[in-house]
Amino acid sequence: MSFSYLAGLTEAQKYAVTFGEGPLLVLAGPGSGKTRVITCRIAFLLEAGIRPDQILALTFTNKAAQEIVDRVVSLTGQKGIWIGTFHGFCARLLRRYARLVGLEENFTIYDEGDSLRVLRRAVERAQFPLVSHSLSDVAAAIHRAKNQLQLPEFFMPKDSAVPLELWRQVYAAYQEELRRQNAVDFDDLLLHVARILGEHPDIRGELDDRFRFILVDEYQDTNLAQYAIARALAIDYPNLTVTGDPDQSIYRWRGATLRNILEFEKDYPHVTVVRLEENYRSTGRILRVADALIARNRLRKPKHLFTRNPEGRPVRVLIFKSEQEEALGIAEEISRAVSSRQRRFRDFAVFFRLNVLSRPLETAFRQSGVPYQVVNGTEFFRRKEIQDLLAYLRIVVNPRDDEAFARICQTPPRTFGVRTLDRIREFARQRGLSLAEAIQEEDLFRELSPRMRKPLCEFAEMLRKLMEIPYGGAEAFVRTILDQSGYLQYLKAEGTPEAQERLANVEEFISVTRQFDLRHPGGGSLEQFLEEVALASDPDRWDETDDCVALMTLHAAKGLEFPVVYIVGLEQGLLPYEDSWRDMEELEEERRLLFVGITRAREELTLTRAVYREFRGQRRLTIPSPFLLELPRGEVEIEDRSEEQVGFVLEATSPVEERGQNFDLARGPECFLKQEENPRKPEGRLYLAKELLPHEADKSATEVPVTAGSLVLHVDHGLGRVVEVAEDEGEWLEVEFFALGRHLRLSPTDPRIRILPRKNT
DNA sequence: CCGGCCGAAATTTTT
DNA sequence: TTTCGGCCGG
Ligand SMILES: Nc1ncnc2c1ncn2[C@@H]1O[C@H](COP(=O)(O)OP(=O)(O)OP(=O)(O)O)[C@@H](O)[C@H]1O
Repeated sequence: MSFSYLAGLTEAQKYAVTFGEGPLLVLAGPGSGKTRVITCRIAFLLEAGIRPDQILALTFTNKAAQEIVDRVVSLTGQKGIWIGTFHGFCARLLRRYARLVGLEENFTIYDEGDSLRVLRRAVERAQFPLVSHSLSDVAAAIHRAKNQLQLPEFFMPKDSAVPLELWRQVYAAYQEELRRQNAVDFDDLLLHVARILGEHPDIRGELDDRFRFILVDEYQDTNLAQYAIARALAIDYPNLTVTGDPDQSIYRWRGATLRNILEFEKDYPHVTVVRLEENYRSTGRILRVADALIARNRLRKPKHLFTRNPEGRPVRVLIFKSEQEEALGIAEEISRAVSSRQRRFRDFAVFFRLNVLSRPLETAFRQSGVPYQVVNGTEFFRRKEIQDLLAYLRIVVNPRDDEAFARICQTPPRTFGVRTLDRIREFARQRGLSLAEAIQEEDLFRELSPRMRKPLCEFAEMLRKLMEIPYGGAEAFVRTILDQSGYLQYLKAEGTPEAQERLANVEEFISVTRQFDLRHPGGGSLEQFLEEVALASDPDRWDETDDCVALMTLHAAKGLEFPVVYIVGLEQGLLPYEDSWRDMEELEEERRLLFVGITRAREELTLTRAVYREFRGQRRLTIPSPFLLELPRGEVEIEDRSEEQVGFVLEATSPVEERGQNFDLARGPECFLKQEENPRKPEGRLYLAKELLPHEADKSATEVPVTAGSLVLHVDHGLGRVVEVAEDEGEWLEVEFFALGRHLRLSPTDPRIRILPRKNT
């Protein structure tokens, strides 16, 4: 009982940490200590006498949750708070209240693959035509609906050639199929819980009473369903603390909405808003680069952020010839820094927009003897052999899991295949049975060719045996399964190099089960194991105490920090991704993504790009990311290591400069985009969130007038300048593309171009 | 009714 | 360059 950690906090942080009862909104920039506030606040509440099980903390990844727990334990010695991701928390609740939504406690959590297979059958059954919409369109529509808490009856997909009634039928059929299989998809975890809380006031009241203090980190990336859940639990005891940074919202595509911040203020009119303005993480230079970049976003309110950290070294932009050289260049720098004992491997992180970009890095790191970890915990579990293995476990826990049944039927290969499986499905559907039940039925064999009888009976027998395996820890169980199912034998018999790799993965899977057993000394159930696997987040399996370089996507980097950061692939089409720049909101999310990456760096930051990059086996010339042009020239050091005379080199010695006319060379890239005057907010600590968020009106202020001299960015040809505009302004533009060396006549509404705002307009 | 071969497409980020 | 789906021979 010391409260000693309070001494290490700023006044603003201390205010938030020691805030008593009532709603609290902490809106602050990167590295300002939001997570620290959450952690210390939990410790504070515990020391103030709140029981651990009355505290609920919701984080973005399991890893983040674990870190907070460890820290809280080291500060207070107390355990037993409720902490996890929204999905994890909801799964836990749903186990308890499963019956209320037609499920049983042992329900399975389906991943996207399983969900899509279920949906495919729902689409067939509802006779939904997959003409104007693909299966994944339907999946996306349902996903959106669920995140908006829309049930099938209220499903309102945006206008489509398909009648509304049909949409509702597919959605309903999909839900019915999931329920039949005693399964949920990811979104159902939230939807079902939100529904239970909404429809059962007694349960809501009981849980509200139970969770006296609720804290949500990374609040800017919550969706409507998540907010509804947090809100429902904080009505009688409105002690809800949320922390977030609108500039770090990078999951809009998954339903996250900043509206939640505004809703929060509406639902809790007496909310206290705390701003943290001091960054403790990055050097002055890194922070200024980050700030200049994010200032380009229009749908944003400016935020004041300063640091007392040293200026540090300049941010670098490195240009390489190819992705191989990019990767090797980074590997060499890391090697050098480590061998000269300036750094350790674990001081470094490399971020990329797309997972595939890790490939060349991995190759180069292996070649250079640089140890690394790819931080993608979920990918491992998506491998076929792992999914197969998991299917064996799943069917034992939930025999109604038809997706697992279907997988098991197919690997190892048995003497019956998909066709027979379809027949069994049909039979099962007619009688309302699960597949596992169906193959026990004598009647089934009358509908199948007699040849199928023997293999099916053998299969049924194997299943029965699996079900009877006594459970004594996950590892022992999986070993038995591997043996009895014949899976291990099947892989060994293959003998191909791929099979070897699969065997290695199976080995690794066993070690995952071993770690699970160790983590749960009392004996974690199989159900629990499957849930952990299903809800794993990418950084979970990353061990930061291991001395190696961390490789991860920009998304996975959220919330982390490293002394030295590299961000690769700053190219049009990668970052910003594809055609996201056509839509301002999407482009701004891409910019925020880069902003998140930049602000992970404590001391050194390097952005890189390659002049050529291999794409689908083709070597292609790349276009630099327009974001590079948005970095303040005075703060960055550009170094061209490509030795290439071709390509779009907008930095340093560019064809743009040679042609000069319209460019203000002194101001460098600054002249490309208009710098918005960001009015500073009056000093003080307490603000309304409204002031920190964009006004609706800002969104319409995006029309850019086009005249001769306007700059145009083309998706294929890069930068150009308008030389002539049609009499009737809407008709055409004559654009001179610098890298192309000639004029093109384009429509001003051509989706491939974007008109850049001019200076002083 | 099954597995293998060949041609065309490749649409991110993740709980 | 890889992966998936469709078609055909056993
Ligand atoms: N008052 C403080 N004194 C010293 N260091 C601090 C203080 N507050 C925060 N820090 C340090 O600053 C870094 C960033 O803190 P934290 O991760 O909590 O910030 P954050 O606002 O959650 O960041 P982000 O939003 O970028 O993820 C951490 O290394 C933390 O230890």
